[in-house]
Amino acid sequence: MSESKDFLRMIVEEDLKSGKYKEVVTRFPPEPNGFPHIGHAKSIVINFGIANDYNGHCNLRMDDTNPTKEDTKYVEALKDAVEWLGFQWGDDVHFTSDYFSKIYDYAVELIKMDKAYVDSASEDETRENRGTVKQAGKRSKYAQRSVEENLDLFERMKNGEFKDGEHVLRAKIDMSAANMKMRDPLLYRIRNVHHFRADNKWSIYPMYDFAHCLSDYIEGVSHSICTLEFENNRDVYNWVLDTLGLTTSRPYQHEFARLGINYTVMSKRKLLELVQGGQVSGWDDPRMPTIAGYRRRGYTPESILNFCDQIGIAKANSMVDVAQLEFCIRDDLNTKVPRVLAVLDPLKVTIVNYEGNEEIDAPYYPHDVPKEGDRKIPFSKEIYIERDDFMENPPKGYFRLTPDQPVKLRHAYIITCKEIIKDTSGNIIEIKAEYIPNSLSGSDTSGIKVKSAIQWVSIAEAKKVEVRVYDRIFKDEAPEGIEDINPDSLKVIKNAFIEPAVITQKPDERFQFERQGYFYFDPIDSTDEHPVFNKIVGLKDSWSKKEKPAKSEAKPQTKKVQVDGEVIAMSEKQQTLFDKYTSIGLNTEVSNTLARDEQLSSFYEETLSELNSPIALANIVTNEVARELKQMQVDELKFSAKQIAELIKMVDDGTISNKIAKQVFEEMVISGENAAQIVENEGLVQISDPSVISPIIDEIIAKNPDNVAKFKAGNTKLLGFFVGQVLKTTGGKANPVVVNELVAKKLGE
RNA sequence: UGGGGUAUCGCCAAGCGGUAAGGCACUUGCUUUUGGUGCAAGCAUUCGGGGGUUCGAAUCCCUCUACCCCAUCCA
Repeated sequence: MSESKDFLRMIVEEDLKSGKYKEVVTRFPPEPNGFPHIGHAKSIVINFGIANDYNGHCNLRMDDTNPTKEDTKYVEALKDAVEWLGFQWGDDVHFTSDYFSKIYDYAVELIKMDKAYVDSASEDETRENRGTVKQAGKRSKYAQRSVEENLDLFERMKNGEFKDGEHVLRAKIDMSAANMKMRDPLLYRIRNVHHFRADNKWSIYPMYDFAHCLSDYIEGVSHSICTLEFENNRDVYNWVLDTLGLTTSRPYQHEFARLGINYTVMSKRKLLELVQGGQVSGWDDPRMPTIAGYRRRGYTPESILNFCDQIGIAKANSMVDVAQLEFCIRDDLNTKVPRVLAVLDPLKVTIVNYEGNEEIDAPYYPHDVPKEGDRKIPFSKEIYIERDDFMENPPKGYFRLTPDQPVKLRHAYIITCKEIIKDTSGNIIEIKAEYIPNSLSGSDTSGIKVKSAIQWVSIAEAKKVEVRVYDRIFKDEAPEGIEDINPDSLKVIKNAFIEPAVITQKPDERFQFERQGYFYFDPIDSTDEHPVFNKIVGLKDSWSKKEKPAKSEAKPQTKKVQVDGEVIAMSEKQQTLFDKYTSIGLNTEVSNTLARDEQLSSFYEETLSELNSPIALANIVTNEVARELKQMQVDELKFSAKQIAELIKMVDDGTISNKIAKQVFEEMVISGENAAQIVENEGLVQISDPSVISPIIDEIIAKNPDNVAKFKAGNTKLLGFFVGQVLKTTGGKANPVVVNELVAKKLGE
């Protein structure tokens, strides 16, 4: 449990606390028209996670309102994903199609209320009439149809009497709404097609905006959580529910930012393109960001869950670094998985002074992983090592085998290079080496210090395996489409070698091939004769980083200069006000704010007639009153100009501090009580007497020796900390000016 | 006649008027027979810019800027 809660959980907690809902009910509502990706995982974790955290429940609902795109195979993929991630959806999977009858009835109700009509305009006409973002739309002429006619037409639509596109059902809202979604949104369209669950029962299908809110309502959902792009749809969501009077314990929609990860794409359309274009082997290709893909790649559910936890939930569009995901899988596998030796790019080494063979005991887990298990590794005269692990002319800092540098064979002996065999074109094809007999791991008495240990396999006993090494599927950090595809995202190694225990003992499905990375026994293409391993992720590699440092990203130190845009000029009337305000001593900023806002200026004038304190009044009006006026009209305010004047008077005569004035104001906003009354009720009179404040300061100083030391060491910011503490213990009543002085004095001693 | 959102370190992200959390990445040491792991330390005098209010502002007010979403009979 992290100490800070995300904004959704804060909303849920408030709603539970206020008694808005007895139980929190969420839902994960995908459309079954594609395989779920890691973005869905985020949504799953949010919805099921919140339900779990607050003892509620979460439904799995297939939003199957568009029969032309949906299919059972996707339903199965979705169920698999949720299950694999470890969540339970209760008795049944829900389907929006289960509610088609109820949704139909609600539509009939809307028609009866004259809040919906059958529109028979063509698709083009409808689009044209919708207007643009800057221009109001025009309502269709069919909107005038009588309730009876609408009822009749709608029923006949349902009965399949019309062809696709002949009519639609529309909500009657507002064709000139600023929110385009509210311009008489479509509720139903005709689709004379087969639905994968409802068969041919329906000729009309509800649109998202109509079906979703009602499905949520029918299921008793309390918090309908979706992604940011539905923000505009929220108005329709609320309109439908409110208009139908479905207001008791109804759901509310909340939006969060969808997940983006760099070097991949997350839209179903683009993913489908990759599948259909043959760029990948399928939805479960290990390079795909689908759940099926990660699963096939070898990712664990725990790692995905952990990733979702780490990235948090917020409303800012963001792009998470894939390194964060890679960290999660490494972190998970590190403590779980056996280590074995495998050679991907073999270089033959003949140990000239070794004869016969032996079996070496080796633990599966390193000293820092508290797991038991070991195996025997065959050792003999002829072995393979990784081609990278030998260099004839090594760079500085190279720790592995060279003509002059011995190396340890992991779990086995130290060897030294005696001779390099090359083919006619100069490629190294074999190393002749000698081993140090008394250097066996665990009983090494050779006294030779090596800089590293490398993996190896004995040629005679090693199993040949296929290894598939994956790189990011796109070369661009924010890929647009197939043109950004990384042509080298898949490397198939047919002739990799692995120690035999992996195949015969099968100690796990996932392994760490020492020094190389984590690998997964591919569950689909592997057979006993032909094992296939997928590389899940490499180990962190600080050597190759050092060797070829990523091009130094010279920090663009340029402080971004921002040009200010033009400010709209004031009208004559505003200008007159502005001049007046500056002349009575207000600064230009305050004068400007006041002059440009009619509500504010008239409110200000009113306070001014009550009290001659132009600056203080202007300040509270432009700052605090303005905030309230953002949310309501003047006549909705609970407090009057006169009350504000009274409040400021108390500040002016020193009864209360500015800080307290704000507190009193908050109270006034809610209760509408007079300032004097609030001050009296809560005993908010300011304390300015140093003899009262002093001991409090002493106490706080005594309690925070660390911060005192830091302050004395030069961290003057801490003055604010001490002042804050004093104000806190006095309930805000201490005169901050006095406190500041005293604290500074005492700390200066 | 436009509307709705969002901006805090290279990438995520807490923070809700009183000391700028945490994770990833990065950089140093130390440990290590995986150049892994672990441990320790270092990484934002400043919160998109500019003003204002306040003893005190990432937090309140004004203003500007940038980015995202909306004109599917998709969801």
